[in-house]
Amino acid sequence: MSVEKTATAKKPSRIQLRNRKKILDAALEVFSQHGYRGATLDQIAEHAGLSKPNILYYFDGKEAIHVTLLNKLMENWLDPLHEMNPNGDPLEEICAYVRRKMEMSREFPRESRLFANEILQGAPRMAPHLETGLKPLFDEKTAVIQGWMDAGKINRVDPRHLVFSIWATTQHYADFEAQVSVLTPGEKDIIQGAETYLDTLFRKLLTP
Amino acid sequence: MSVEKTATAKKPSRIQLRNRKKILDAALEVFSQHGYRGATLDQIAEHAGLSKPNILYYFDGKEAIHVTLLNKLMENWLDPLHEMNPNGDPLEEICAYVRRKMEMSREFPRESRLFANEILQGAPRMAPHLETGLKPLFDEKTAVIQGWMDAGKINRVDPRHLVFSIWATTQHYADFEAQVSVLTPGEKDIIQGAETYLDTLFRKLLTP
DNA sequence: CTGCTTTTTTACCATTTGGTAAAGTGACGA
DNA sequence: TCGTCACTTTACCAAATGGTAAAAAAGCAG
Repeated sequence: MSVEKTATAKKPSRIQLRNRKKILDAALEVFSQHGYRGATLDQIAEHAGLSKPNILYYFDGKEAIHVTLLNKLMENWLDPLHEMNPNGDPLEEICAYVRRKMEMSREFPRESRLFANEILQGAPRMAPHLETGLKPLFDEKTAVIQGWMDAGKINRVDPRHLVFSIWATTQHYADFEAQVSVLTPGEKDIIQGAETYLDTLFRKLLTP
Repeated sequence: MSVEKTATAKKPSRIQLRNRKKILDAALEVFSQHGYRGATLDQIAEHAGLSKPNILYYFDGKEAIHVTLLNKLMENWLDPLHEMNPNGDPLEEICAYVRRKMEMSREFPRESRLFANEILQGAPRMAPHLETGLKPLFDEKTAVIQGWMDAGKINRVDPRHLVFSIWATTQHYADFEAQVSVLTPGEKDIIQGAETYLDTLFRKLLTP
């Protein structure tokens, strides 16, 4: 039995905390680059600087590592949307949300790619999370946006497609980084330009 | 030696054409769903209705199949951008491009996911194609768009980010279909709504 | 130091997977 | 009808991979 299960009873030691963190960071690196099936425990072990059996001492298996990563990811992933304030100024709230999502792309590209990989393959290990975590928040926030439109605060468009387009445009710079870097060689901070562009894009869309 | 190499000398038979097509179609299905490393020859063989050794009779190996798919994909993928006419009406040309890309997402979602998978993993088998195929076309068309802006025909934004946002928003509906379908359950033709939304989005951006 | 627990290593194993050799089957022209 | 070439199957193999058992080493409380 791995440490994981006993950890519910006893509090994890310093060594456990350190090694579990090393493993998860290594796993994030490898999973985000090769996808679930493309990643191997040996790769993760090497990145973590631990032996393969040692990794299996801390986690119950490959899938358990992956699931743990996805669970931790979900929280951070939903945060920016959560912060959208129904009582704030509609246009500024939406533009601020775009900015926060853009920052996630810059700061956490590996997390973005891990998520993209999972969704691309049909979300086999994440479907429950989408239903119970993402869906309610999505419904809530699209309703808020719809309310803003009904009140005439912003231009009327389908709020769902608005959110989709925000996700698509912001995550693109992390998920398709390989393509972006080929097409904009030598560009120091392409993200900065993207932020400016996207601000213009959504501002013009939502201003009547 | 596989049929592939001798095929340069002799013209392929009817059986060869039929089986190679069956294999490529099966491979597209499997690769687009599991990524390169996640796909197995056995899966491809089963989908194709052929035995594994028989598949290796037609292709030199797993990688050869993948490369063949990517090569064929590149042509179709660049077509819609190619069709953008420098002498047409700027706004209509761009909106028509968006519509064509959207149609690709609806008609060829597997191809879109195959491409997305490859880029997500750093384009290991496609970097040359990006440089020699995509990059020149991208430079050419962004220059055309820049020209339109300089002539005052459309609003001034960074043409590169404009193109990125068109790609991101249109391919999102194919690549993230698993997520989209969870968030818009029972929606018959979400693509139709997306087309309307995106038309508004880019029209408002580019109209001064 | 000592005994006990936690952590790490060594040596394996069963399955999967990409790939091959060679025998067998079928089609088709001379 | 026969021989040749194109195609298909059967029976394999070596490497990679997820995982395990058990011994060895390292911490640590008393």
